[in-house]
Amino acid sequence: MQTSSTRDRIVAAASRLIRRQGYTGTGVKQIAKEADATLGSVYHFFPGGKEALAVAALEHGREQFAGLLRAALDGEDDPAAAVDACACLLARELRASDWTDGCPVTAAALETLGPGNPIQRACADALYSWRNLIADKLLDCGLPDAEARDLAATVVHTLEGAQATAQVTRSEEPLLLAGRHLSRLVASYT
Amino acid sequence: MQTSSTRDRIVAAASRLIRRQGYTGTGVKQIAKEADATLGSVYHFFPGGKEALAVAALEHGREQFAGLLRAALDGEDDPAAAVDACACLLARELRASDWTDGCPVTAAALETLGPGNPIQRACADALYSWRNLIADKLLDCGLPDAEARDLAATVVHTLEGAQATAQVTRSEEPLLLAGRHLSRLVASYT
DNA sequence: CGCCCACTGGAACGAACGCTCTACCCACCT
DNA sequence: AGGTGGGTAGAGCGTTCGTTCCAGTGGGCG
Repeated sequence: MQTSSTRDRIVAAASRLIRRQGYTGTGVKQIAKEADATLGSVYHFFPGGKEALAVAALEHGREQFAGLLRAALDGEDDPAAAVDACACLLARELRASDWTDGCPVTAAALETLGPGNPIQRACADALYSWRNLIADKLLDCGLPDAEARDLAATVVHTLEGAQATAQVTRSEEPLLLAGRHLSRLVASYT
Repeated sequence: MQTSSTRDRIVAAASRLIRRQGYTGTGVKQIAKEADATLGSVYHFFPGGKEALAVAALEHGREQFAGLLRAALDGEDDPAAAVDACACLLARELRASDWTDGCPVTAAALETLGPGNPIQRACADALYSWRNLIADKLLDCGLPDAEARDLAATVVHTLEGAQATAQVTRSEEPLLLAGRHLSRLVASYT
Protein backbone atom coordinates (compact mmCIF):
# COMPACT_ATOMS: atom_id res chain seq x y z
CA MET A 1 0.00 0.00 0.00
CA GLN A 2 2.57 2.52 1.08
CA THR A 3 4.37 3.86 -1.96
CA SER A 4 6.52 6.45 -0.17
CA SER A 5 8.97 6.24 2.67
CA THR A 6 7.78 6.52 6.24
CA ARG A 7 9.74 9.70 6.74
CA ASP A 8 8.09 11.35 3.75
CA ARG A 9 4.64 10.33 4.92
CA ILE A 10 5.32 11.81 8.36
CA VAL A 11 6.48 15.12 6.93
CA ALA A 12 3.55 15.33 4.53
CA ALA A 13 1.05 14.55 7.27
CA ALA A 14 2.63 17.09 9.60
CA SER A 15 2.52 19.75 6.90
CA ARG A 16 -1.14 19.04 6.16
CA LEU A 17 -2.20 19.11 9.81
CA ILE A 18 -0.15 22.14 10.82
CA ARG A 19 -1.55 24.07 7.89
CA ARG A 20 -5.08 23.34 9.08
CA GLN A 21 -4.74 23.42 12.86
CA GLY A 22 -1.60 25.38 13.56
CA TYR A 23 1.46 24.24 15.48
CA THR A 24 0.16 23.99 19.03
CA GLY A 25 -3.13 22.63 17.79
CA THR A 26 -1.51 19.59 16.20
CA GLY A 27 -0.34 16.68 18.36
CA VAL A 28 2.58 14.40 17.58
CA LYS A 29 0.39 11.34 18.08
CA GLN A 30 -2.14 12.74 15.64
CA ILE A 31 0.59 13.25 13.05
CA ALA A 32 1.75 9.66 13.52
CA LYS A 33 -1.74 8.29 13.07
CA GLU A 34 -2.42 10.43 10.00
CA ALA A 35 0.86 9.25 8.48
CA ASP A 36 0.17 5.57 9.27
CA ALA A 37 3.31 5.54 11.34
CA THR A 38 4.00 5.02 15.02
CA LEU A 39 5.31 7.36 17.65
CA GLY A 40 8.58 5.45 17.67
CA SER A 41 9.11 6.16 13.99
CA VAL A 42 8.43 9.84 14.41
CA TYR A 43 11.05 10.23 17.14
CA HIS A 44 13.45 7.99 15.24
CA PHE A 45 13.44 10.32 12.22
CA PHE A 46 13.13 13.53 14.23
CA PRO A 47 15.22 13.30 17.39
CA GLY A 48 14.70 17.04 17.71
CA GLY A 49 11.08 16.36 18.61
CA LYS A 50 7.99 18.25 17.57
CA GLU A 51 9.82 21.45 16.75
CA ALA A 52 12.27 19.81 14.34
CA LEU A 53 9.42 17.96 12.68
CA ALA A 54 7.50 21.20 12.27
CA VAL A 55 10.47 22.88 10.62
CA ALA A 56 10.72 20.03 8.11
CA ALA A 57 6.96 20.20 7.54
CA LEU A 58 7.10 23.95 6.89
CA GLU A 59 9.95 23.47 4.38
CA HIS A 60 7.83 20.84 2.67
CA GLY A 61 4.93 23.29 2.53
CA ARG A 62 7.20 26.00 1.18
CA GLU A 63 8.23 23.85 -1.80
CA GLN A 64 4.71 22.62 -2.45
CA PHE A 65 3.32 26.15 -2.46
CA ALA A 66 6.21 27.33 -4.65
CA GLY A 67 5.27 24.68 -7.18
CA LEU A 68 1.74 26.01 -7.26
CA LEU A 69 2.94 29.57 -7.82
CA ARG A 70 5.34 28.48 -10.56
CA ALA A 71 2.56 26.64 -12.35
CA ALA A 72 0.37 29.74 -12.34
CA LEU A 73 3.18 32.10 -13.36
CA ASP A 74 4.49 29.94 -16.21
CA GLY A 75 1.15 29.97 -17.98
CA GLU A 76 1.12 33.71 -18.64
CA ASP A 77 3.40 36.11 -20.50
CA ASP A 78 1.96 39.38 -19.26
CA PRO A 79 3.00 40.20 -15.67
CA ALA A 80 -0.43 41.51 -14.68
CA ALA A 81 -2.11 38.40 -16.04
CA ALA A 82 0.43 36.20 -14.27
CA VAL A 83 -0.37 37.74 -10.90
CA ASP A 84 -4.06 37.33 -11.49
CA ALA A 85 -3.50 33.72 -12.47
CA CYS A 86 -1.89 33.09 -9.08
CA ALA A 87 -4.92 34.44 -7.27
CA CYS A 88 -7.34 32.43 -9.40
CA LEU A 89 -5.36 29.22 -8.92
CA LEU A 90 -5.25 29.72 -5.15
CA ALA A 91 -8.98 30.35 -5.12
CA ARG A 92 -9.64 27.15 -7.04
CA GLU A 93 -7.39 25.05 -4.81
CA LEU A 94 -8.89 26.51 -1.68
CA ARG A 95 -12.43 25.74 -2.74
CA ALA A 96 -11.43 22.25 -3.82
CA SER A 97 -10.10 21.55 -0.31
CA ASP A 98 -13.32 22.84 1.26
CA TRP A 99 -11.45 25.94 2.46
CA THR A 100 -9.03 24.04 4.67
CA ASP A 101 -5.75 24.12 2.74
CA GLY A 102 -4.60 27.71 2.88
CA CYS A 103 -1.10 29.01 3.26
CA PRO A 104 1.04 26.28 4.79
CA VAL A 105 2.97 28.60 7.08
CA THR A 106 0.79 31.50 8.25
CA ALA A 107 -1.07 29.59 10.93
CA ALA A 108 2.14 28.27 12.46
CA ALA A 109 3.94 31.59 12.09
CA LEU A 110 1.57 33.72 14.14
CA GLU A 111 1.45 31.46 17.18
CA THR A 112 5.18 30.91 17.51
CA LEU A 113 6.41 34.49 17.50
CA GLY A 114 9.56 35.32 19.38
CA PRO A 115 13.07 36.18 18.27
CA GLY A 116 15.22 33.22 17.31
CA ASN A 117 12.37 30.73 17.11
CA PRO A 118 13.27 28.09 14.49
CA ILE A 119 9.66 27.79 13.39
CA GLN A 120 9.32 31.50 12.83
CA ARG A 121 12.57 31.44 10.84
CA ALA A 122 11.24 28.63 8.63
CA CYS A 123 8.11 30.68 7.96
CA ALA A 124 10.16 33.76 7.09
CA ASP A 125 12.23 31.64 4.69
CA ALA A 126 9.10 30.47 2.94
CA LEU A 127 7.68 33.97 2.53
CA TYR A 128 11.04 35.17 1.24
CA SER A 129 11.32 32.42 -1.36
CA TRP A 130 7.79 33.02 -2.66
CA ARG A 131 8.52 36.71 -2.96
CA ASN A 132 11.63 35.92 -5.03
CA LEU A 133 9.57 33.67 -7.28
CA ILE A 134 7.19 36.52 -8.08
CA ALA A 135 10.00 39.05 -8.37
CA ASP A 136 11.85 36.93 -10.93
CA LYS A 137 8.71 36.70 -13.05
CA LEU A 138 8.17 40.46 -12.94
CA LEU A 139 11.80 41.06 -13.88
CA ASP A 140 11.51 38.64 -16.78
CA CYS A 141 8.54 40.63 -17.99
CA GLY A 142 10.63 43.78 -18.12
CA LEU A 143 9.66 45.64 -14.96
CA PRO A 144 12.34 47.89 -13.44
CA ASP A 145 14.46 46.10 -10.87
CA ALA A 146 13.68 48.28 -7.85
CA GLU A 147 9.93 48.22 -8.39
CA ALA A 148 9.75 44.52 -9.21
CA ARG A 149 11.07 43.44 -5.82
CA ASP A 150 8.80 45.80 -3.89
CA LEU A 151 5.80 44.82 -5.96
CA ALA A 152 6.50 41.13 -5.47
CA ALA A 153 6.46 41.62 -1.72
CA THR A 154 3.07 43.29 -1.78
CA VAL A 155 1.72 40.62 -4.13
CA VAL A 156 2.68 37.92 -1.65
CA HIS A 157 1.23 39.85 1.30
CA THR A 158 -2.04 40.51 -0.46
CA LEU A 159 -2.46 36.92 -1.59
CA GLU A 160 -1.64 35.79 1.94
CA GLY A 161 -4.23 38.04 3.53
CA ALA A 162 -6.87 37.38 0.91
CA GLN A 163 -6.37 33.66 1.26
CA ALA A 164 -6.84 33.82 5.01
CA THR A 165 -10.02 35.84 4.62
CA ALA A 166 -11.26 33.46 1.95
CA GLN A 167 -10.81 30.57 4.37
CA VAL A 168 -12.62 32.33 7.18
CA THR A 169 -15.53 33.48 5.04
CA ARG A 170 -15.59 30.32 2.89
CA SER A 171 -15.72 32.37 -0.29
CA GLU A 172 -13.55 32.82 -3.36
CA GLU A 173 -14.36 36.51 -3.55
CA PRO A 174 -11.43 37.87 -1.54
CA LEU A 175 -8.90 36.08 -3.74
CA LEU A 176 -10.60 37.03 -6.99
CA LEU A 177 -10.74 40.67 -5.91
CA ALA A 178 -7.11 40.54 -4.87
CA GLY A 179 -6.20 39.19 -8.29
CA ARG A 180 -8.06 41.97 -10.06
CA HIS A 181 -6.57 44.73 -7.95
CA LEU A 182 -3.04 43.34 -7.98
CA SER A 183 -3.08 42.97 -11.70
CA ARG A 184 -4.23 46.57 -12.07
CA LEU A 185 -1.45 47.67 -9.75
CA VAL A 186 1.19 45.74 -11.66
CA ALA A 187 -0.11 47.05 -14.98
CA SER A 188 0.29 50.60 -13.70
CA TYR A 189 4.05 50.04 -13.57
CA THR A 190 4.49 48.74 -17.12
CA MET B 1 -5.03 48.28 42.37
CA GLN B 2 -7.71 47.03 40.06
CA THR B 3 -9.43 49.90 38.34
CA SER B 4 -11.63 47.83 36.01
CA SER B 5 -14.07 45.02 36.60
CA THR B 6 -12.85 41.45 36.80
CA ARG B 7 -14.78 40.49 33.73
CA ASP B 8 -13.18 43.23 31.68
CA ARG B 9 -9.72 42.28 32.85
CA ILE B 10 -10.34 38.66 31.86
CA VAL B 11 -11.54 39.60 28.39
CA ALA B 12 -8.65 41.99 27.83
CA ALA B 13 -6.10 39.43 28.98
CA ALA B 14 -7.65 36.74 26.79
CA SER B 15 -7.60 39.06 23.80
CA ARG B 16 -3.97 39.92 24.36
CA LEU B 17 -2.84 36.33 24.79
CA ILE B 18 -4.87 34.88 21.94
CA ARG B 19 -3.54 37.53 19.61
CA ARG B 20 0.01 36.52 20.46
CA GLN B 21 -0.27 32.77 20.90
CA GLY B 22 -3.40 31.73 19.09
CA TYR B 23 -6.43 29.95 20.52
CA THR B 24 -5.07 26.49 21.26
CA GLY B 25 -1.77 27.97 22.39
CA THR B 26 -3.42 29.93 25.19
CA GLY B 27 -4.54 28.20 28.37
CA VAL B 28 -7.46 29.21 30.56
CA LYS B 29 -5.25 29.17 33.64
CA GLN B 30 -2.77 31.43 31.91
CA ILE B 31 -5.54 33.88 31.07
CA ALA B 32 -6.69 33.89 34.69
CA LYS B 33 -3.19 34.59 35.97
CA GLU B 34 -2.58 37.35 33.42
CA ALA B 35 -5.89 38.97 34.39
CA ASP B 36 -5.19 38.70 38.14
CA ALA B 37 -8.32 36.59 38.46
CA THR B 38 -8.96 33.03 39.50
CA LEU B 39 -10.23 30.06 37.58
CA GLY B 40 -13.49 30.27 39.47
CA SER B 41 -14.06 33.81 38.24
CA VAL B 42 -13.36 32.87 34.66
CA TYR B 43 -15.93 30.09 34.66
CA HIS B 44 -18.35 32.22 36.59
CA PHE B 45 -18.40 34.91 33.90
CA PHE B 46 -18.06 32.50 31.00
CA PRO B 47 -20.09 29.34 31.69
CA GLY B 48 -19.56 28.52 28.02
CA GLY B 49 -15.93 27.79 28.82
CA LYS B 50 -12.87 28.61 26.80
CA GLU B 51 -14.74 28.94 23.52
CA ALA B 52 -17.23 31.51 24.83
CA LEU B 53 -14.39 33.46 26.41
CA ALA B 54 -12.49 33.43 23.12
CA VAL B 55 -15.50 34.80 21.25
CA ALA B 56 -15.77 37.68 23.73
CA ALA B 57 -12.04 38.28 23.44
CA LEU B 58 -12.21 38.40 19.66
CA GLU B 59 -15.07 40.90 19.79
CA HIS B 60 -12.99 43.01 22.15
CA GLY B 61 -10.09 42.83 19.68
CA ARG B 62 -12.38 43.77 16.83
CA GLU B 63 -13.45 47.01 18.53
CA GLN B 64 -9.94 47.87 19.63
CA PHE B 65 -8.56 47.41 16.13
CA ALA B 66 -11.49 49.36 14.68
CA GLY B 67 -10.56 52.27 16.93
CA LEU B 68 -7.04 52.20 15.56
CA LEU B 69 -8.27 52.25 11.98
CA ARG B 70 -10.70 55.07 12.70
CA ALA B 71 -7.93 57.14 14.23
CA ALA B 72 -5.78 56.73 11.13
CA LEU B 73 -8.62 57.36 8.69
CA ASP B 74 -9.93 60.46 10.43
CA GLY B 75 -6.62 62.25 10.12
CA GLU B 76 -6.65 62.37 6.33
CA ASP B 77 -8.96 63.85 3.72
CA ASP B 78 -7.55 62.20 0.64
CA PRO B 79 -8.54 58.50 0.36
CA ALA B 80 -5.12 57.40 -0.86
CA ALA B 81 -3.43 59.20 2.01
CA ALA B 82 -5.92 57.71 4.48
CA VAL B 83 -5.10 54.17 3.41
CA ASP B 84 -1.40 54.86 3.68
CA ALA B 85 -1.93 56.33 7.13
CA CYS B 86 -3.50 53.04 8.26
CA ALA B 87 -0.46 51.09 7.13
CA CYS B 88 1.94 53.51 8.79
CA LEU B 89 0.02 53.47 12.06
CA LEU B 90 -0.06 49.66 12.10
CA ALA B 91 3.68 49.58 11.43
CA ARG B 92 4.33 51.94 14.33
CA GLU B 93 2.13 50.01 16.75
CA LEU B 94 3.65 46.72 15.72
CA ARG B 95 7.19 47.92 16.29
CA ALA B 96 6.21 49.48 19.61
CA SER B 97 4.94 46.09 20.82
CA ASP B 98 8.18 44.38 19.72
CA TRP B 99 6.27 42.73 16.83
CA THR B 100 3.90 40.80 19.07
CA ASP B 101 0.60 42.67 18.76
CA GLY B 102 -0.58 42.01 15.23
CA CYS B 103 -4.09 41.41 14.04
CA PRO B 104 -6.19 40.24 16.99
CA VAL B 105 -8.11 37.63 15.03
CA THR B 106 -5.94 36.08 12.30
CA ALA B 107 -4.02 33.72 14.56
CA ALA B 108 -7.20 32.36 16.10
CA ALA B 109 -9.03 32.22 12.79
CA LEU B 110 -6.64 29.94 10.95
CA GLU B 111 -6.46 27.25 13.60
CA THR B 112 -10.17 26.94 14.25
CA LEU B 113 -11.46 26.43 10.71
CA GLY B 114 -14.60 24.41 10.20
CA PRO B 115 -18.14 25.34 9.21
CA GLY B 116 -20.27 26.68 12.02
CA ASN B 117 -17.41 27.26 14.42
CA PRO B 118 -18.30 30.22 16.68
CA ILE B 119 -14.71 31.41 16.80
CA GLN B 120 -14.41 31.45 13.05
CA ARG B 121 -17.67 33.39 12.86
CA ALA B 122 -16.37 35.99 15.30
CA CYS B 123 -13.27 36.40 13.15
CA ALA B 124 -15.34 36.80 10.01
CA ASP B 125 -17.44 39.45 11.78
CA ALA B 126 -14.32 41.40 12.66
CA LEU B 127 -12.94 41.33 9.12
CA TYR B 128 -16.32 42.38 7.78
CA SER B 129 -16.61 45.35 10.15
CA TRP B 130 -13.12 46.59 9.34
CA ARG B 131 -13.89 46.36 5.66
CA ASN B 132 -16.99 48.48 6.18
CA LEU B 133 -14.95 51.05 8.06
CA ILE B 134 -12.60 51.47 5.11
CA ALA B 135 -15.44 51.37 2.60
CA ASP B 136 -17.29 54.20 4.36
CA LYS B 137 -14.20 56.36 4.25
CA LEU B 138 -13.67 55.72 0.53
CA LEU B 139 -17.33 56.51 -0.15
CA ASP B 140 -17.05 59.74 1.83
CA CYS B 141 -14.13 60.68 -0.36
CA GLY B 142 -16.26 60.34 -3.45
CA LEU B 143 -15.25 56.98 -4.87
CA PRO B 144 -17.93 55.13 -6.85
CA ASP B 145 -20.00 52.80 -4.69
CA ALA B 146 -19.19 49.52 -6.45
CA GLU B 147 -15.47 50.09 -6.49
CA ALA B 148 -15.26 51.43 -2.94
CA ARG B 149 -16.53 48.22 -1.38
CA ASP B 150 -14.25 45.99 -3.48
CA LEU B 151 -11.27 48.22 -2.82
CA ALA B 152 -11.93 48.24 0.90
CA ALA B 153 -11.85 44.45 0.95
CA THR B 154 -8.47 44.32 -0.76
CA VAL B 155 -7.12 47.03 1.54
CA VAL B 156 -8.02 44.94 4.57
CA HIS B 157 -6.55 41.76 3.05
CA THR B 158 -3.31 43.45 2.11
CA LEU B 159 -2.88 45.09 5.51
CA GLU B 160 -3.63 41.74 7.12
CA GLY B 161 -1.04 39.88 5.09
CA ALA B 162 1.57 42.60 5.34
CA GLN B 163 1.11 42.78 9.09
CA ALA B 164 1.62 39.05 9.46
CA THR B 165 4.78 39.19 7.36
CA ALA B 166 6.01 42.18 9.33
CA GLN B 167 5.61 40.18 12.53
CA VAL B 168 7.44 37.17 11.17
CA THR B 169 10.32 39.15 9.69
CA ARG B 170 10.37 41.72 12.50
CA SER B 171 10.44 44.60 10.03
CA GLU B 172 8.22 47.54 9.17
CA GLU B 173 9.01 47.23 5.47
CA PRO B 174 6.08 44.99 4.47
CA LEU B 175 3.55 47.41 5.96
CA LEU B 176 5.22 50.51 4.53
CA LEU B 177 5.32 48.93 1.07
CA ALA B 178 1.70 47.88 1.40
CA GLY B 179 0.77 51.45 2.27
CA ARG B 180 2.57 52.82 -0.78
CA HIS B 181 1.07 50.33 -3.18
CA LEU B 182 -2.44 50.51 -1.77
CA SER B 183 -2.43 54.26 -1.90
CA ARG B 184 -1.33 54.12 -5.56
CA LEU B 185 -4.10 51.64 -6.28
CA VAL B 186 -6.74 53.79 -4.59
CA ALA B 187 -5.49 56.89 -6.39
CA SER B 188 -5.93 55.12 -9.73
CA TYR B 189 -9.69 55.04 -9.10
CA THR B 190 -10.16 58.74 -8.31
C1' DC C 1 -29.17 41.14 63.08
C1' DG C 2 -29.59 37.32 59.68
C1' DC C 3 -30.12 36.14 55.04
C1' DC C 4 -28.84 36.10 50.37
C1' DC C 5 -26.24 35.81 46.30
C1' DA C 6 -22.79 37.43 43.12
C1' DC C 7 -18.23 36.49 43.29
C1' DT C 8 -13.63 34.43 44.74
C1' DG C 9 -10.29 30.84 45.75
C1' DG C 10 -8.32 26.56 44.75
C1' DA C 11 -8.31 21.35 45.08
C1' DA C 12 -9.20 17.66 42.12
C1' DC C 13 -10.79 15.06 37.81
C1' DG C 14 -10.06 12.54 33.45
C1' DA C 15 -7.97 13.30 29.16
C1' DA C 16 -4.39 14.66 26.29
C1' DC C 17 0.12 16.56 25.81
C1' DG C 18 5.46 15.80 24.38
C1' DC C 19 8.64 12.59 25.09
C1' DT C 20 11.45 8.31 26.74
C1' DC C 21 12.18 3.70 26.94
C1' DT C 22 12.54 -1.15 25.89
C1' DA C 23 11.31 -5.00 23.18
C1' DC C 24 10.89 -6.61 18.75
C1' DC C 25 11.10 -7.51 13.57
C1' DC C 26 13.77 -8.53 9.55
C1' DA C 27 16.78 -7.51 5.51
C1' DC C 28 21.48 -7.73 5.07
C1' DC C 29 26.45 -8.70 6.49
C1' DT C 30 30.53 -12.18 7.23
C1' DA D 1 24.34 -19.57 11.32
C1' DG D 2 24.89 -15.89 13.98
C1' DG D 3 25.21 -11.08 14.44
C1' DT D 4 24.18 -6.10 13.26
C1' DG D 5 21.40 -2.13 12.98
C1' DG D 6 17.75 0.67 10.84
C1' DG D 7 13.14 0.81 11.56
C1' DT D 8 8.57 -0.43 14.05
C1' DA D 9 5.49 -0.93 17.98
C1' DG D 10 3.39 0.85 22.04
C1' DA D 11 3.41 1.08 27.28
C1' DG D 12 4.16 4.58 30.39
C1' DC D 13 6.62 8.83 32.35
C1' DG D 14 5.54 13.57 34.30
C1' DT D 15 3.07 17.58 33.08
C1' DT D 16 -0.54 20.42 31.62
C1' DC D 17 -4.98 20.80 29.59
C1' DG D 18 -10.21 22.30 30.14
C1' DT D 19 -13.48 21.69 33.35
C1' DT D 20 -16.12 20.75 37.70
C1' DC D 21 -17.07 21.34 42.28
C1' DC D 22 -17.56 23.28 46.70
C1' DA D 23 -16.34 25.98 50.60
C1' DG D 24 -15.74 30.40 51.62
C1' DT D 25 -16.35 35.89 51.46
C1' DG D 26 -18.45 40.27 51.75
C1' DG D 27 -21.67 43.95 50.56
C1' DG D 28 -26.69 44.97 50.31
C1' DC D 29 -31.39 44.22 51.95
C1' DG D 30 -35.33 42.47 54.96
